[in-house]
Amino acid sequence: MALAHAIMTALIEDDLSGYELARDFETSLGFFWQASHQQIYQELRKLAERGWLNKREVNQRGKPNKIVYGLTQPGREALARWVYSSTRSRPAKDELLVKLYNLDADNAAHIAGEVTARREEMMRRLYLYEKIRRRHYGSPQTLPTRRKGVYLALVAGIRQGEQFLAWCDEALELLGSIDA
Amino acid sequence: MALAHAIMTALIEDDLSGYELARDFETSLGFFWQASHQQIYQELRKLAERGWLNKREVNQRGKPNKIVYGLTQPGREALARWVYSSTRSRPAKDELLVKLYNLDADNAAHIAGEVTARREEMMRRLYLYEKIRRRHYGSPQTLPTRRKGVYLALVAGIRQGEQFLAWCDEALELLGSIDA
DNA sequence: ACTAACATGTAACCCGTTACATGATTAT
DNA sequence: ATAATCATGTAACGGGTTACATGTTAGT
Repeated sequence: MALAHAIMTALIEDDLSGYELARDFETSLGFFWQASHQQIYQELRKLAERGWLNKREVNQRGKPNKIVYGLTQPGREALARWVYSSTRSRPAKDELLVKLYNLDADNAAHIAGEVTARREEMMRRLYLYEKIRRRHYGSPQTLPTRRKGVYLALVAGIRQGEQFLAWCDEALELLGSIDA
Repeated sequence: MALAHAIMTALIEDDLSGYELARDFETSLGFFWQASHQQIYQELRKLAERGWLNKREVNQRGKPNKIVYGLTQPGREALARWVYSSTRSRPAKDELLVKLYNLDADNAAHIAGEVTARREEMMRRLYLYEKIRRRHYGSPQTLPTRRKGVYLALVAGIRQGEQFLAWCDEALELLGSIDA
C-alpha cells in the first residue's frame, strides 16, 4: 500500500499528471521511494476508482493533453490515517554487500571497481541534496511544519550519503591491499 | 536473481538445510539480504533443478530428517561469474521518510514515536554487530581474503547504524520543538 | 531526417509476502 | 497438556520490473 500513499503525498500541495509524478519520483520524494511510470499509471487508476483522487484532462498548446490528478477529501483523510499506522522497517537489500561475502584475490579488483562506481554515483547525489538544502532549507527552525519533515528526510539522505562515502574509502583501502 | 546468489553465498563454506538457511537469513548474511523460509524452499528447489545445488537427506536422532544442500561445481562457477556482473544500486525505500513529508502539528508526536522505536531497534542491531566484530573481526588486516569482505559488509552495517542513531537524535530534537 | 522531451498506457513475468498446512520432538 | 523448536512445504495475492506499444511537438 505504500506506493499509493507516496503518490498521494506527492499530491499534497500540487495537482500533477502521471508524467509529472513519474518525473518527480526520479528526484525529491523519489529519493526515498522510487516508482516507474508503469507503476504510477496503474496506481493512479486504482486511486481514482477508489475515490481518493479526482482527475481532469488539461489541454496544452504545443504539447499533448495531460490528465491531472488531485487529492479528494477522502484521499486526504486516508493519507492522514496512514501516517498514524505503524511501519516496520525492512532493512535495505544490497547485492554489493552480498558480493563482498564472495571476495577473493581474483575478484577484488572488480569489486573495488563497483565500489568506486557507487562512490561516484553517491557523490553526484550528495551534490544534488546539498544544492537543495542550501536553496530551500537554510534555516530549518523557521520552516513551516510540513517543510521541517521534508528537511529531516533530506538530512537523512545527506547523512547516509556522507557515511557511505566514508565507508567506500575504507573499503577501497582494504580492497587495494589484496594481492591479485 | 539475487536471492539465488545470496543462498549460494551462504553455502560457500558449509552445506545447509532450508531450515538452517532460513535461520541464517535472520542474521549474518540476512543483515544485507533477507528472505523468508517460503522463498528459500522454492529457490532451493529451482537451484537443485538447475544443477547448481545438490541435495541429500540427513537422518537425525531426536529431530525430523533434514534435506541438506551443497554447492556443485557448476554452482560455484555461476556464483563466481555473478560477482563479476554489474549491479545497479536501487536506493532503499523507506516509508518513514515518506511519512515525514506529511508532518504536521497533529502527527508530530506519533512520528517521533516511530523514530524512537526505530532508534531502539537499531541500537539492538548495533549491539549485535559490535559483538560479532569484537569476536571475529578484531584485526581485519590479518583475516583471510574472503573474511575481509565479510568484515567490510559488517562495517558498512555498523557505520550505517551509527549514522542512523545520530539522525534519529537530530530528528527527535526538531520534532520535539513542534507544538501540538 | 532525427532526437529528445512530452504523454499515456498494456502484458508478461518474476519476486516477495501472507496465509495455510502438516508433523515430530523436547522441555515445562 | 501445551508451547517451543525443528523441519518442509503449497497457494493466493500483490508489488515491481521489463518489454511492448503508440502518438505529438520542438529543436537541431
